[in-house]
Amino acid sequence: MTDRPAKPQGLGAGPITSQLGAQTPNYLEGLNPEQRNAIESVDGPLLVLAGAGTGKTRVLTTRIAHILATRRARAGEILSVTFTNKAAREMKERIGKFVGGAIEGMPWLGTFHSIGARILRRHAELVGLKSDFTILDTDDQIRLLKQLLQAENVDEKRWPARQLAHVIDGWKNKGLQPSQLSAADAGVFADGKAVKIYQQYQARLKVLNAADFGDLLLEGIRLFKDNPTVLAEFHRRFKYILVDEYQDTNVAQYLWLRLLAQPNEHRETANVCVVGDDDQSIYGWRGAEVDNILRFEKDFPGAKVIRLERNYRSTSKILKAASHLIAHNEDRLGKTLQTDVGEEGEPIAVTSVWDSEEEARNIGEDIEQLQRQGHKLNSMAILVRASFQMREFEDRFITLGLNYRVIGGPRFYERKEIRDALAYLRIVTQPADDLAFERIVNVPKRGLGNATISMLHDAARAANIPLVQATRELVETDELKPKQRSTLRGLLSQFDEWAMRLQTLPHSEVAEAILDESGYTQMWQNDKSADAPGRLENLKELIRSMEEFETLGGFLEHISLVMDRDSGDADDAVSIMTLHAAKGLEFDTVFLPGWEEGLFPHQRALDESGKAGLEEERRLAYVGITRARKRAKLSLAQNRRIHGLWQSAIPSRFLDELPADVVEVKDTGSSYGGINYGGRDQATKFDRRDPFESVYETPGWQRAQRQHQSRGKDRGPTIEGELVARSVNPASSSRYKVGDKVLHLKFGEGTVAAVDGNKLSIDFPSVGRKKVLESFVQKP
DNA sequence: CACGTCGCTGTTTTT
DNA sequence: CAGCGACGTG
Repeated sequence: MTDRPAKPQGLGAGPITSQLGAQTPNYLEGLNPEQRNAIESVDGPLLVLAGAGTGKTRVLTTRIAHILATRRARAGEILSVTFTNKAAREMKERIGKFVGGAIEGMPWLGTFHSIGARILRRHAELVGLKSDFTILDTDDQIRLLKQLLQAENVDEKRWPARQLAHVIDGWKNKGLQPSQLSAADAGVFADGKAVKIYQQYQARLKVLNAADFGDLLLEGIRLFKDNPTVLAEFHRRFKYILVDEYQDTNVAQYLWLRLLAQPNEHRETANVCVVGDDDQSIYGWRGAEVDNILRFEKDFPGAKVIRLERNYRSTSKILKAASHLIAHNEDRLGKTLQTDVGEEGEPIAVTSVWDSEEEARNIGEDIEQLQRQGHKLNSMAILVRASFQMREFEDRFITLGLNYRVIGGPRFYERKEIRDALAYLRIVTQPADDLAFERIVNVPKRGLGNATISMLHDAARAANIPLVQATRELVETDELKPKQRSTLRGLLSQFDEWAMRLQTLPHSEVAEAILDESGYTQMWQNDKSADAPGRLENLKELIRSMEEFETLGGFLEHISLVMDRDSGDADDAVSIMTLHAAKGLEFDTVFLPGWEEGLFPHQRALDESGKAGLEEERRLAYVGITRARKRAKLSLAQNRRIHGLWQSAIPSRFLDELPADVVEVKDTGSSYGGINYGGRDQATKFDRRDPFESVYETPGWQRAQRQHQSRGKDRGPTIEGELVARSVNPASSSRYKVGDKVLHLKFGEGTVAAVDGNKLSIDFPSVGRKKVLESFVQKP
């Protein structure tokens, strides 16, 4: 976020070329020796272990500036990957300051996914896609899987599509194609059909000319492996590679990176610099492997390791609390952060309140008091474990009239009306996008119900062609009822009409026309519910934001990959966000509510990942505390409403793990027995009870048990072989010829009168001559 | 075919 | 307390 108050940057804004003299260029001034070392060690593999607040981003950006200033490479020859769009944006901004915006930015600075997509688009045909492929989001992904599960007759109650999506994501995160999965990997889901469906899913994506998030990397890996010349092209291009937040990379990202970074004909050593902090690895649930960072020196022989341990952010009390807490983790490289702030600061406040409502009230009061003392709302943040906690704060702040900003909350592009509108745009630009078609074919209502849609589906599946194409064929026949047939025909001609206009007219204008002419706008105008006006407003906003993009494709790419909106940071407002979203940010005052067992550490993390899960939760806590420059205020509610009913909670074990001498306990009076901060003999306290004793009753455990039991039972066949787009059958000869007797489900028995590709004209005794699709008849 | 109602279930974190 | 799917009615 851009609301971080300016850090002392000490970076001259002057042109870099003028700094190329004999002395130290001034962008290197004010750096400590380790930082400087990290920046100037340009050649060969380098691992920078950067603790919280040690100037990691500064090192990365200065390093890039240094490479540019010394003319080792041009902007387009540096590959620089980050984990989030936020981080990418910030780096771009900061580099812009060095070079004064003289160059047109860094074309290869971005998230793994956006760069992955970029590479893939250049060579899409080599992995069975077209360069304008659609990027599917989770929602599309689940809908597609749902269809495949239905086709396989899998009980959806027992094996929900979202769970399968999770399993497949897991495979993709590990860099595994369906063909690489062995029998042992398969047995878990749906009696062993998971791998088979994964395989079908991939094939289906190719037909739809679509890729999901995982594919952006996975298909990239395949591309590089199967096409050495393509890989060589990128070897030639990328002279330097930098990776931010290396501790968060998963196996697929690691493989992708290693292919690009490996020594090659242009380079004897890998010029790769990775920056990370094992204590801030918080994406294990998404497949991140801390191992990647621990293993770096083995992967890249001769790697240099530099540790940044001087913290420029927090007071010594905050740092002490955080360090003490994280020391309870066993699996870590271990670092000793030293404060450079030179200020003891305020103690960590821990407040126990009666319920979450009181918690919101309290924090609201604290904020108002700080505000009265002259602190900016921009300098404060509330960091929650789970997003449902946000609502209570929002409610409270609305009644108080306190300005707030939710970061990463319910996202603009995930709203129904926005997704519908996007589906219209997708189907016009990309006719193979079945998911978009399904989404809008009967929105607004056009009288196309289940019966019609499933007929379209049947035809599409039988011929293995996209829905729109199947529809085109079907409307030429008599399969459909006249009303539906003419509706569909009208819709198709609208698609064509819109596509035509896109050739010549500005896309935002066409988009507006599409929404009007499809009746979509009208639909919401007729809607009398309270949120309809808001939705119309959002649609306008969507059209407005399109104007910033040169092409519709560019716009669609932006929204599928950069799902965050730039929240207006102009106003002074308190930020509310999850702990995950807070990584990389810093604030003077940080409120950390909800430190209760079950919520933080989250029960599910414990259930599903045991000790590793607990340690990851602890790292989250560490991330949370280290966001604070001056004040960290933790709180816990003794009662919290979890889906409707009140439950009493016990204080988080993490509170016990804070050092007593920097903690100040405040109790609002309604405590039951208080919290015990020993802070001494941590080892015994930590081991005093088995943290997982209750594990056997939890749903997560039981689920795991079930999965174990089903493992190894009968599994579906594993289909080997690579996925290739099946060519869309061009004029394949019919199985029928004139004079054949056939059976049609609706019209009964008849005689083939004419054959036209896969369309048949058939004489039925009952209804006369009808045109039907071949896939709708069978031999009697 | 559209719409309403009922009952069930599942609830973390995100590119 | 959601949000979704299943079901029955206009």
